[in-house]
Amino acid sequence: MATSRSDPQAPYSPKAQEIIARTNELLASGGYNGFSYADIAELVDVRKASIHHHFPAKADLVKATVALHRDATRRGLASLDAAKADPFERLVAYCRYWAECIEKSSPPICICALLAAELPAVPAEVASEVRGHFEDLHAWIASTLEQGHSTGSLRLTDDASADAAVFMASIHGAMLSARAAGDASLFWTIAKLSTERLKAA
Amino acid sequence: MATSRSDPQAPYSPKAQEIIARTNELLASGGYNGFSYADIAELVDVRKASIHHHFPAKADLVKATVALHRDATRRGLASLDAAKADPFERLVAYCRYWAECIEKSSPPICICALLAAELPAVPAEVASEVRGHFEDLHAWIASTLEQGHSTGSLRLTDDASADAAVFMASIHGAMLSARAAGDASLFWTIAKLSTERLKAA
DNA sequence: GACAACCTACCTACTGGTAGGCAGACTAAA
DNA sequence: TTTAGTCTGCCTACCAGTAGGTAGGTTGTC
Repeated sequence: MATSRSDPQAPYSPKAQEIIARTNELLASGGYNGFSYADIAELVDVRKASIHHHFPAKADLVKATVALHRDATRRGLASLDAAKADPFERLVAYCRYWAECIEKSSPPICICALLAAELPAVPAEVASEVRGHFEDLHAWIASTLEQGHSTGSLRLTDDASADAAVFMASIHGAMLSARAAGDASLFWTIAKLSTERLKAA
Repeated sequence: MATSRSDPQAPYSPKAQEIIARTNELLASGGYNGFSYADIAELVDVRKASIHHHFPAKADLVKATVALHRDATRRGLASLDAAKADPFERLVAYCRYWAECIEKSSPPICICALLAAELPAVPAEVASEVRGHFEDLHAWIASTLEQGHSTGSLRLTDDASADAAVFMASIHGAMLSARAAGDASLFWTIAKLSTERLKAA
């Protein structure tokens, strides 16, 4: 069994998955309007019309790509919850995961952060998926902070929701700074410090 | 004298300034590839070719727009330094300035934050201007933190540079979160908390 | 023979950009 | 004071290329 029943990639054929993988890369590079079907066609070595066969419209393709990214994130966070007992360590692991991604440039930035920046120019169906990712992530961080607060490993400055919003903003901003500086290590510098501030004194 | 000698907008004719103003709006909405000369032409009520008369290529126009934004920021920060003696108050004023901008949607986001997100897809001349803005801002925040630290109004967790990077990331991330949530007040929630954390205990 | 995957060929609309011209304001020389 | 030259701002008309998307046909596999 190559793909489990709960695998969200299951409904996609191998070629469709390849298309989505490339879309992820192109999306991370220049956002929604930064690539075309022709670009993808060249990368996956089929004609433009074949991309349309898998994903009728660009909005469909990007929505699917973002939805998969969102799902992967949810699953990743869940498995992180299962793997680490300490909420503080979960946050560190989350940051470390992104630090490695950025270091390897795969992906060099969260596509949802990028799409959030250009949200008014993005099709509604994509935008709602992006908003969903932000809500998912905020909810996870807030719940992690609450758990850490109750077990004593994390401290809260304000309520968990506000502290979670600050932490999430630091992470997304760190991605922008790292990209602007052309220095992947800057992400970790910022993320590490942001996380340490949440550690109980 | 309508424009002073040091006014960076001086070299631009009224129409060119109008074009830049509209470019700012369009840029803030959807990034570099989110608008066209035709869009601007309609907004400023001239033909496309006339935009090319003022700014031969799109990269020229966007570079000029970002350079002006960068200059305005530098001047704004300098006048803020002059107006407020307390470094902590300077940071608060900076956040409040952006909170008001976002609340009024003018601009709803820092165009440099947006362009940083899609940096690989942006022409080199624009990218270097964006990088410059990040450097300017980081330098100002770091210097403000240092001053606040020496006068005792601000505390440092790490060195001023790292703390400045965290603060800057929070601000940029807050812009993304506010846009994603469609809630301008979220920016202030995050920015306020980020600033308070820097206050000396 | 149904269906998925892919193709060629094509479409319309729009992209950034150019060529060349024209009206009006400014300047300089006759 | 006329007049020629020049500059700015804007125009129409056009270009090649690309955008997203469609119609209809071929191939290969269950």
